[in-house]
Amino acid sequence: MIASRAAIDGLVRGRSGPPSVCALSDCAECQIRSVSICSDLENDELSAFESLGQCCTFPTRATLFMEGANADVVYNVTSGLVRLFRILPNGRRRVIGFALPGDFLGLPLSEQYGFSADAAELTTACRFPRRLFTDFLYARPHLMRRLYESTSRALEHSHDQVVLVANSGAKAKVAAFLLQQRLRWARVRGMSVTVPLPMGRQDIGDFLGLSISTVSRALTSLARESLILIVPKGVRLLDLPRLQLIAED
Amino acid sequence: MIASRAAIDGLVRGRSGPPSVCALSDCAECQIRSVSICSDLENDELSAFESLGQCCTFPTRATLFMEGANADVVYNVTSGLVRLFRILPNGRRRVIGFALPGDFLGLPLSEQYGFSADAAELTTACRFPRRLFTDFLYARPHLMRRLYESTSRALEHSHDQVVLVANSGAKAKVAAFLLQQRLRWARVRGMSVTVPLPMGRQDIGDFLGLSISTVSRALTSLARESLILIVPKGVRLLDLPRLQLIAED
DNA sequence: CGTGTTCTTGAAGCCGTTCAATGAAAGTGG
DNA sequence: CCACTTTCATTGAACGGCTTCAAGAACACG
Repeated sequence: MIASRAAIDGLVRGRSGPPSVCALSDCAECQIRSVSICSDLENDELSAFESLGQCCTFPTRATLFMEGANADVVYNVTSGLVRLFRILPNGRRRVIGFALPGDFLGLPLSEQYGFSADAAELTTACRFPRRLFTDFLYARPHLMRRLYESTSRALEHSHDQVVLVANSGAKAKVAAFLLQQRLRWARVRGMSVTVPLPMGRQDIGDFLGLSISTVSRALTSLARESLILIVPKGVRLLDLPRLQLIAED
Repeated sequence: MIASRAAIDGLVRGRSGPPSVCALSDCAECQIRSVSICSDLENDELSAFESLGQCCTFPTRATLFMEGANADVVYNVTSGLVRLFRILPNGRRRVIGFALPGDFLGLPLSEQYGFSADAAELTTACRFPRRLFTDFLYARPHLMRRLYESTSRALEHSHDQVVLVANSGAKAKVAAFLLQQRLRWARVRGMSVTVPLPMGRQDIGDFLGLSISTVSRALTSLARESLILIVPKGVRLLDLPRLQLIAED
């Protein structure tokens, strides 16, 4: 089975768009990035690339790969949500990030995965043997450069995450998280004030370095001030400017 | 004026070493990395590279570049310590990382610097016009790959930083910081239990997301338990295993 | 409809911050 | 070289925010 049409559509997203669109398509936290790289692909290259992939579906809580395991496949998420996390020596879990449809997963060249990944809900992804994938890239300098630029941008976003998580209050963290999610989902479902939150509160807490109760309290607090409206599996952002202010505090 | 001998020595560090040594030479936090890339350079390439550089010295608190400014030069730190930071909308300062001798600075391809950099003490660095530098790299696929791998590794380290800063206690953060600094300085001054801390307490606090007083308290607490010994401009690590345990908590 | 899971909300306690004062060290000018 | 100034580090006490523990409410699933 080769890569689904959906996967390929995801890959070539931005092909006709300006570079700035490609920049937006990088994942905020990790080695995840939608490979806008593919916008540089020639048609014959694209079909060669296409033939490398294979589709998979993962039910909720199914693991895509485990931290420390041999990194022999990379994934392109096509639907659902993937949770990226590490288990600390003290047993706690830290969520590194979330992979949305269009995001790439497992690119790092290290031979082992640096974190674990599992499905937060029913998820489909396109799987590539890592070896073939990286060889394909390394053989094409223009793609290498794109990959480097993409990684570099992911690194900048990781800095943002450090800044956010380090020393701001719970409300600021949650507000920033919501605004961040809004931008990320915009690429998938278009820009909207309704932000999907398929992950649980615990996941958000582990991502922001907050306890589940603090996340819940921050959300209800924002809701009480009519800045957001909590809906099933998501929130509606009612006052973006004020949310931005709170997030920057 | 061309690149000093010291700068070139810094660049070729690891040339004779195994790949694992190169891996160690990546900066933990940022787009900083000692360009172990150069170990792949042929001699003629190396001299061509050498001629691109120019030496500079910066007194304490002198700024190398400001966040948002046009990123038209990259630096290779040859001595001293460079502080990398961002000023948040609320006026606070967040230290993104520290650049040690051998670290590279400003590689990102974005046209503007993503953070500011200034000298934490008397610092010398080797300056390259960014355009020439990146063109030089982009023209050499094997260097591109090294650069990508290096950036990818920096990203993983950034994840570590997120994990550290997010939800561990003050003592754990400080202990982890000390152990981290020890490894980084090992490349410069050799492995030792005496760790230089040329930066101020405030810098450490802004880096770890702690107040200056908490940093001070954590250090004195560790000292009281005979895990470290505080010396001028540094600490001596007396009990590495137990420090490791504390850092992991 | 019942059971298990997730989310919310409350109260107590802890840890880090803030504010403030003291002490130490480094830089400056006579 | 010393006295003065300035900066930095340490320490104390009070406050506040987040966590923990725990119970109840909402929700999803069979």
